Amino acid sequence: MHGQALPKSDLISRPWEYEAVYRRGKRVRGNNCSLICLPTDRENNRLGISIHGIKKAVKRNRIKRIIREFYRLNRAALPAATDMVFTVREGFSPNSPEEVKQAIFTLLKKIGSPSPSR
RNA sequence: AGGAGUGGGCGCAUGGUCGCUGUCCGCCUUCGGGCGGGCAGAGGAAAGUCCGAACACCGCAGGGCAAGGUGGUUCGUAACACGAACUGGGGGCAACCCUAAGGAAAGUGCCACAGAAAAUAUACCGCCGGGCAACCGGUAAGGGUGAAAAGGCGAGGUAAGAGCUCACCGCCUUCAUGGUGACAUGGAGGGCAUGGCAAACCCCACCUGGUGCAAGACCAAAUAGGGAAACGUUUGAGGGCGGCUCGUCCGAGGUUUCCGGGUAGGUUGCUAGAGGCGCCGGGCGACCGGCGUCCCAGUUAAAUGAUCAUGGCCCGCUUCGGCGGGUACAGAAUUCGGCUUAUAGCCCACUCCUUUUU
RNA sequence: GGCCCCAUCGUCUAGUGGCCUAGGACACUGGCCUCUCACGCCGGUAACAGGGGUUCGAGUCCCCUUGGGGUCA
Repeated sequence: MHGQALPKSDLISRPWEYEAVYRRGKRVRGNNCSLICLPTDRENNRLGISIHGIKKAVKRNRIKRIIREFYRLNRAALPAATDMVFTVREGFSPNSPEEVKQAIFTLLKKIGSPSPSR
């Protein structure tokens, strides 16, 4: 264990789980992307990615992989015990995990202190 | 040297660190899985879904109709709308390229405007003959219209003209030869009859049952409902008619157990195949046969990634030490055979044209 | 992933291969009317998704591409 592994069980993969996050989560909007967080009972945090409006499969997969890579490297810095869904719209095209890191950290500043308000 | 044509091929490489998916081996296990190691992990188009098949389920005695598709010939192929070779037509100086290319004397329909007339024919300006003229007769050479005008061109002929006659070309009929065939070549005859459009209806020949891996098969929560049995119930729960009592009709809820269908979810179908590579043989070729050898993704809110270094290739700057930038199109989803479309930068082979030199 | 459908002015739509230089309504805009606005009247701008082919001639027929939309759990 190196603390940087990302197995598939830590990804949100069921439609109703996405529905729950969309319905009851807290949403922060950014430039062509937004972050929705929902506190849960489990110990670690989980990630979901939703991409809309990007038609070429190569670009879509690349955005997904870069976001996942960012999440793998910076997981400890993110609030624990939450399901977070990263939503991407047309026009958002990062080239490296650093850009995603900046974008997400500005969103987290918008949320404020990672308050575990239930 | 420059320009052009055809066919084929490549489409970044290597290593370190951190990750993802599958599989094999070993160990641990609370039997859910976890850890360590080995191996494998996007394409020439994976794309568009335009055709053809395999496979699966449903339907089906046989035949016909309808609907749709294909359309030179002969081969190739599991099959095709694909490919090869050849034929006809068109384009190009040429290499070579393009070609839905059967039938218009089976029928129906359309051919705007213009024009006399758009297909049974007919005669506007004309030409010629007759006639004082009105007009009558003969013509279709010429003009004009149009995308297209009833063979073309030349000569003879004539009142003027006309396949009326003749030569050449085209067309039709027929014969011979060559070819598996499309067709080609040649001879004889006819004397012009047969305008175009079938990616208009149609006729002819051939082909096609429908749905598609979200096909189909198996396991199977929760909730609702179905069936069966037992207990319970005729001392009648509940409901309908009726304003209500009475009445009358329908009638077994309820509890327990079992069964079958089946949703979420899971497993399977799921990758060894009309397979790749090499050699030999057959064929002009597409392709086929034989032998040897190899195992080469299998995901499911979607794995194949991030970063660092070194080196290729291209472009720009250069103080010739280097520096900076770029490295296309694009991501498997049941599997194959084609077609079409996108594609930076290259490589190889053959061929043609122009110019120069020998 | 499979299977289908559609595309005409800014918007909603007509349009038997030739009367199409593509019609109508709303919108926009110029003028008239009015003290001004509205209404009304007279005009104007503005479109066949792109590329090939068939045809004398294509918005219409055929093929390819592009962009939308539907459906199957």
